[in-house]
Amino acid sequence: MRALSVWGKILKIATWNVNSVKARLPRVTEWLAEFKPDVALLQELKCQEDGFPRLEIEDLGYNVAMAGQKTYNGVAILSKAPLEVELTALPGDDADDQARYIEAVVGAGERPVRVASIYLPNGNPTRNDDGSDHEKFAYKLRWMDRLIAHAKGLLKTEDAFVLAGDYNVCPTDLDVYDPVKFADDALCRPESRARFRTLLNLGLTEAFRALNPGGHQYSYWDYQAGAWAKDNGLRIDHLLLSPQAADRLAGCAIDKTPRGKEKASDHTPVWIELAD
DNA sequence: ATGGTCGCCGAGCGA
Repeated sequence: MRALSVWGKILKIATWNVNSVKARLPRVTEWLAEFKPDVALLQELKCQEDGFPRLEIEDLGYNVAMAGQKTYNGVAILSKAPLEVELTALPGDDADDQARYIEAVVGAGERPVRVASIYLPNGNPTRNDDGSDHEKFAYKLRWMDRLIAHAKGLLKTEDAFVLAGDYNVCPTDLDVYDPVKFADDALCRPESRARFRTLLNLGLTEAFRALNPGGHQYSYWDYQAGAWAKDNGLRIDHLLLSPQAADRLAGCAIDKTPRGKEKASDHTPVWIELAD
Protein backbone atom coordinates (compact mmCIF):
# COMPACT_ATOMS: atom_id res chain seq x y z
CA MET A 1 0.00 0.00 0.00
CA ARG A 2 1.39 3.39 -0.99
CA ALA A 3 1.71 6.30 1.35
CA LEU A 4 -0.57 9.24 0.70
CA SER A 5 1.14 12.03 -1.21
CA VAL A 6 0.68 15.76 -0.76
CA TRP A 7 -1.03 15.82 -4.15
CA GLY A 8 -3.87 13.37 -3.77
CA LYS A 9 -4.51 11.34 -6.88
CA ILE A 10 -4.10 13.88 -9.66
CA LEU A 11 -1.92 16.95 -10.10
CA LYS A 12 -3.48 19.72 -12.22
CA ILE A 13 -1.04 22.07 -13.94
CA ALA A 14 -2.35 24.94 -16.08
CA THR A 15 -0.77 27.65 -18.21
CA TRP A 16 -2.39 31.00 -19.03
CA ASN A 17 -1.18 34.16 -20.69
CA VAL A 18 -3.28 36.67 -18.73
CA ASN A 19 -2.29 39.86 -20.63
CA SER A 20 -1.79 42.02 -17.50
CA VAL A 21 -2.41 40.36 -14.14
CA LYS A 22 -3.70 43.63 -12.72
CA ALA A 23 -6.27 44.23 -15.47
CA ARG A 24 -7.19 40.53 -15.33
CA LEU A 25 -7.37 40.05 -11.56
CA PRO A 26 -11.14 39.31 -11.34
CA ARG A 27 -10.83 36.77 -14.18
CA VAL A 28 -7.75 35.16 -12.63
CA THR A 29 -9.15 34.85 -9.12
CA GLU A 30 -12.48 33.40 -10.26
CA TRP A 31 -10.68 30.89 -12.48
CA LEU A 32 -8.32 29.83 -9.66
CA ALA A 33 -11.29 29.45 -7.29
CA GLU A 34 -13.30 27.37 -9.77
CA PHE A 35 -10.65 25.29 -11.54
CA LYS A 36 -8.36 24.93 -8.51
CA PRO A 37 -5.14 24.07 -10.33
CA ASP A 38 -2.36 22.72 -8.13
CA VAL A 39 0.07 24.75 -10.24
CA ALA A 40 -0.72 27.77 -12.44
CA LEU A 41 1.90 29.13 -14.82
CA LEU A 42 1.10 32.70 -15.83
CA GLN A 43 2.58 34.90 -18.55
CA GLU A 44 2.41 38.56 -19.55
CA LEU A 45 1.98 39.87 -16.03
CA LYS A 46 3.01 43.34 -17.30
CA CYS A 47 4.12 44.43 -13.85
CA GLN A 48 6.96 44.31 -11.42
CA GLU A 49 6.97 42.54 -8.05
CA ASP A 50 5.44 45.50 -6.21
CA GLY A 51 2.50 45.68 -8.60
CA PHE A 52 1.57 42.00 -8.41
CA PRO A 53 -1.68 41.30 -6.51
CA ARG A 54 0.09 38.92 -4.16
CA LEU A 55 -2.38 39.05 -1.26
CA GLU A 56 -5.39 38.26 -3.46
CA ILE A 57 -3.60 35.23 -4.93
CA GLU A 58 -2.22 34.02 -1.61
CA ASP A 59 -5.70 34.26 -0.09
CA LEU A 60 -6.75 31.54 -2.55
CA GLY A 61 -4.10 29.23 -1.12
CA TYR A 62 -1.20 29.77 -3.52
CA ASN A 63 2.48 30.31 -3.04
CA VAL A 64 3.81 32.79 -5.61
CA ALA A 65 7.13 33.12 -7.40
CA MET A 66 7.54 35.63 -10.20
CA ALA A 67 9.95 37.35 -12.53
CA GLY A 68 8.50 40.78 -13.21
CA GLN A 69 9.16 43.66 -15.56
CA LYS A 70 7.60 47.09 -15.97
CA THR A 71 4.99 47.30 -18.76
CA TYR A 72 6.04 44.19 -20.69
CA ASN A 73 6.44 40.43 -20.24
CA GLY A 74 6.56 39.01 -16.70
CA VAL A 75 6.00 35.37 -15.68
CA ALA A 76 4.81 33.67 -12.51
CA ILE A 77 4.44 30.26 -10.90
CA LEU A 78 1.53 29.76 -8.50
CA SER A 79 1.57 26.58 -6.44
CA LYS A 80 -0.56 25.21 -3.63
CA ALA A 81 2.39 23.10 -2.48
CA PRO A 82 5.64 24.75 -1.43
CA LEU A 83 7.90 25.79 -4.30
CA GLU A 84 11.60 26.33 -4.59
CA VAL A 85 12.73 28.75 -7.30
CA GLU A 86 15.57 27.41 -9.43
CA LEU A 87 15.89 30.09 -12.14
CA THR A 88 14.39 33.52 -12.83
CA ALA A 89 15.86 33.83 -16.33
CA LEU A 90 16.60 31.50 -19.19
CA PRO A 91 20.34 30.75 -19.21
CA GLY A 92 22.53 31.55 -22.19
CA ASP A 93 22.49 35.35 -22.48
CA ASP A 94 23.29 37.48 -19.44
CA ALA A 95 22.50 40.63 -21.45
CA ASP A 96 18.86 39.54 -21.97
CA ASP A 97 16.84 41.41 -19.33
CA GLN A 98 13.35 40.52 -20.55
CA ALA A 99 11.28 38.69 -17.91
CA ARG A 100 10.26 35.63 -19.91
CA TYR A 101 11.31 32.60 -17.84
CA ILE A 102 10.95 31.29 -14.32
CA GLU A 103 11.59 27.75 -13.14
CA ALA A 104 10.85 26.10 -9.80
CA VAL A 105 10.45 22.71 -8.17
CA VAL A 106 7.00 22.32 -6.65
CA GLY A 107 5.92 19.80 -4.03
CA ALA A 108 8.94 19.13 -1.89
CA GLY A 109 7.31 15.89 -0.79
CA GLU A 110 7.20 12.47 -2.32
CA ARG A 111 6.98 13.32 -6.04
CA PRO A 112 8.30 16.78 -6.83
CA VAL A 113 7.78 18.22 -10.30
CA ARG A 114 9.96 20.84 -11.93
CA VAL A 115 7.93 23.46 -13.78
CA ALA A 116 8.79 26.49 -15.89
CA SER A 117 6.56 29.38 -16.95
CA ILE A 118 7.65 30.50 -20.41
CA TYR A 119 6.82 33.59 -22.42
CA LEU A 120 8.61 32.99 -25.68
CA PRO A 121 9.23 36.11 -27.81
CA ASN A 122 6.55 36.81 -30.44
CA GLY A 123 9.12 37.49 -33.15
CA ASN A 124 7.09 39.82 -35.35
CA PRO A 125 7.87 41.61 -37.53
CA THR A 126 10.07 39.03 -39.25
CA ARG A 127 11.53 41.42 -41.83
CA ASN A 128 12.78 44.97 -42.06
CA ASP A 129 11.49 47.28 -44.80
CA ASP A 130 14.53 46.41 -46.91
CA GLY A 131 13.70 42.70 -46.67
CA SER A 132 16.47 41.74 -44.25
CA ASP A 133 15.67 39.71 -41.13
CA HIS A 134 14.27 41.85 -38.31
CA GLU A 135 15.99 41.83 -34.94
CA LYS A 136 12.74 40.78 -33.22
CA PHE A 137 12.64 37.57 -35.27
CA ALA A 138 16.34 36.92 -34.71
CA TYR A 139 15.81 37.38 -30.96
CA LYS A 140 12.99 34.83 -31.01
CA LEU A 141 15.15 32.25 -32.76
CA ARG A 142 18.08 32.84 -30.41
CA TRP A 143 15.73 32.49 -27.45
CA MET A 144 14.46 29.17 -28.81
CA ASP A 145 18.03 27.96 -29.27
CA ARG A 146 18.70 28.83 -25.61
CA LEU A 147 15.55 26.95 -24.55
CA ILE A 148 16.69 23.88 -26.52
CA ALA A 149 20.10 23.99 -24.83
CA HIS A 150 18.51 24.36 -21.40
CA ALA A 151 16.03 21.53 -22.03
CA LYS A 152 18.91 19.23 -22.99
CA GLY A 153 20.47 19.87 -19.60
CA LEU A 154 17.20 19.30 -17.75
CA LEU A 155 16.63 16.00 -19.55
CA LYS A 156 19.92 14.68 -18.19
CA THR A 157 18.52 15.01 -14.65
CA GLU A 158 15.73 12.53 -15.49
CA ASP A 159 13.38 14.71 -13.39
CA ALA A 160 9.69 14.90 -14.12
CA PHE A 161 9.37 18.41 -15.59
CA VAL A 162 6.88 20.55 -17.47
CA LEU A 163 7.92 23.52 -19.63
CA ALA A 164 4.71 25.42 -20.23
CA GLY A 165 3.60 28.76 -21.44
CA ASP A 166 3.01 31.01 -24.41
CA TYR A 167 5.42 29.58 -26.96
CA ASN A 168 4.24 31.95 -29.70
CA VAL A 169 4.53 29.00 -32.10
CA CYS A 170 1.76 27.24 -34.01
CA PRO A 171 3.39 23.80 -34.33
CA THR A 172 1.51 22.85 -37.52
CA ASP A 173 -1.19 24.24 -39.82
CA LEU A 174 -3.75 22.37 -37.72
CA ASP A 175 -3.08 25.03 -35.12
CA VAL A 176 -3.92 28.02 -37.34
CA TYR A 177 -7.38 29.15 -38.50
CA ASP A 178 -5.91 30.54 -41.74
CA PRO A 179 -2.55 28.91 -42.56
CA VAL A 180 -2.13 30.88 -45.81
CA LYS A 181 -2.58 34.24 -44.09
CA PHE A 182 -0.09 33.25 -41.37
CA ALA A 183 2.48 31.46 -43.51
CA ASP A 184 5.01 34.30 -43.16
CA ASP A 185 4.15 35.17 -39.57
CA ALA A 186 6.82 34.56 -36.93
CA LEU A 187 4.39 32.18 -35.16
CA CYS A 188 4.33 29.89 -38.22
CA ARG A 189 7.63 30.48 -39.99
CA PRO A 190 9.60 27.31 -40.77
CA GLU A 191 12.49 28.51 -38.60
CA SER A 192 10.15 28.76 -35.56
CA ARG A 193 8.48 25.44 -36.24
CA ALA A 194 11.82 23.68 -36.80
CA ARG A 195 13.05 24.77 -33.39
CA PHE A 196 9.78 23.67 -31.77
CA ARG A 197 10.19 20.26 -33.40
CA THR A 198 13.76 20.13 -32.14
CA LEU A 199 12.41 20.48 -28.60
CA LEU A 200 10.05 17.57 -29.20
CA ASN A 201 12.81 15.52 -30.84
CA LEU A 202 14.87 15.84 -27.67
CA GLY A 203 12.22 13.62 -26.10
CA LEU A 204 9.65 16.12 -24.86
CA THR A 205 5.94 15.44 -25.28
CA GLU A 206 3.55 18.22 -26.30
CA ALA A 207 0.62 17.24 -24.11
CA PHE A 208 -2.34 18.55 -26.09
CA ARG A 209 -1.36 17.08 -29.45
CA ALA A 210 -0.28 13.81 -27.83
CA LEU A 211 -3.85 13.32 -26.60
CA ASN A 212 -5.64 15.04 -29.54
CA PRO A 213 -3.91 13.86 -32.74
CA GLY A 214 -6.25 15.78 -35.03
CA GLY A 215 -8.65 18.66 -34.91
CA HIS A 216 -8.50 22.42 -34.72
CA GLN A 217 -8.58 23.81 -31.22
CA TYR A 218 -7.08 27.14 -30.28
CA SER A 219 -5.73 28.86 -27.18
CA TYR A 220 -5.55 32.47 -28.47
CA TRP A 221 -7.96 34.71 -30.37
CA ASP A 222 -7.07 38.27 -31.39
CA TYR A 223 -9.16 41.03 -29.83
CA GLN A 224 -9.70 42.50 -33.31
CA ALA A 225 -12.14 41.81 -36.11
CA GLY A 226 -14.44 39.51 -34.16
CA ALA A 227 -11.82 36.76 -34.05
CA TRP A 228 -13.33 35.10 -30.96
CA ALA A 229 -16.86 35.05 -32.36
CA LYS A 230 -15.62 33.56 -35.64
CA ASP A 231 -13.23 31.12 -33.90
CA ASN A 232 -10.36 32.68 -35.82
CA GLY A 233 -7.77 31.39 -33.39
CA LEU A 234 -4.27 30.04 -32.98
CA ARG A 235 -2.88 27.33 -30.73
CA ILE A 236 0.29 28.81 -29.28
CA ASP A 237 0.09 27.91 -25.57
CA HIS A 238 1.71 24.55 -24.88
CA LEU A 239 2.81 22.20 -22.13
CA LEU A 240 5.95 20.21 -22.95
CA LEU A 241 6.63 17.22 -20.71
CA SER A 242 9.78 15.29 -19.92
CA PRO A 243 9.52 11.51 -20.36
CA GLN A 244 9.08 11.07 -16.60
CA ALA A 245 6.18 13.55 -16.63
CA ALA A 246 4.69 12.22 -19.88
CA ASP A 247 4.48 8.75 -18.32
CA ARG A 248 2.03 10.25 -15.82
CA LEU A 249 -0.03 12.30 -18.32
CA ALA A 250 -3.70 11.58 -17.62
CA GLY A 251 -5.46 14.45 -19.39
CA CYS A 252 -5.08 17.73 -21.26
CA ALA A 253 -7.61 20.28 -22.43
CA ILE A 254 -8.11 23.88 -23.44
CA ASP A 255 -10.59 25.69 -21.20
CA LYS A 256 -12.33 28.19 -23.49
CA THR A 257 -14.64 29.55 -20.79
CA PRO A 258 -12.43 32.41 -19.55
CA ARG A 259 -11.97 33.75 -23.10
CA GLY A 260 -15.72 34.30 -23.46
CA LYS A 261 -16.09 36.50 -20.39
CA GLU A 262 -16.09 40.28 -20.04
CA LYS A 263 -12.62 41.85 -19.81
CA ALA A 264 -11.05 38.58 -21.02
CA SER A 265 -7.44 37.94 -21.86
CA ASP A 266 -6.86 37.20 -25.54
CA HIS A 267 -5.49 33.80 -24.39
CA THR A 268 -7.35 31.06 -22.51
CA PRO A 269 -5.95 28.47 -20.05
CA VAL A 270 -4.60 25.09 -21.13
CA TRP A 271 -4.23 22.38 -18.49
CA ILE A 272 -2.88 18.90 -17.90
CA GLU A 273 -3.47 16.26 -15.28
CA LEU A 274 -0.57 14.15 -14.02
CA ALA A 275 -1.30 10.90 -12.21
CA ASP A 276 0.45 10.57 -8.92
C1' DA B 1 -13.94 47.31 -45.01
C1' DT B 2 -6.28 49.69 -46.44
C1' DG B 3 -9.78 49.43 -40.41
C1' DG B 4 -10.38 46.70 -36.62
C1' DT B 5 -8.83 45.93 -30.08
C1' DC B 6 -6.62 45.71 -25.98
C1' DG B 7 -3.08 47.26 -22.05
C1' DC B 8 0.73 49.68 -21.04
C1' DC B 9 0.62 54.75 -19.63
C1' DG B 10 -0.50 59.10 -20.72
C1' DA B 11 2.40 58.96 -27.05
C1' DG B 12 2.97 55.29 -29.46
C1' DC B 13 4.49 50.48 -28.98
C1' DG B 14 3.70 45.57 -28.53
C1' DA B 15 0.68 41.92 -29.34
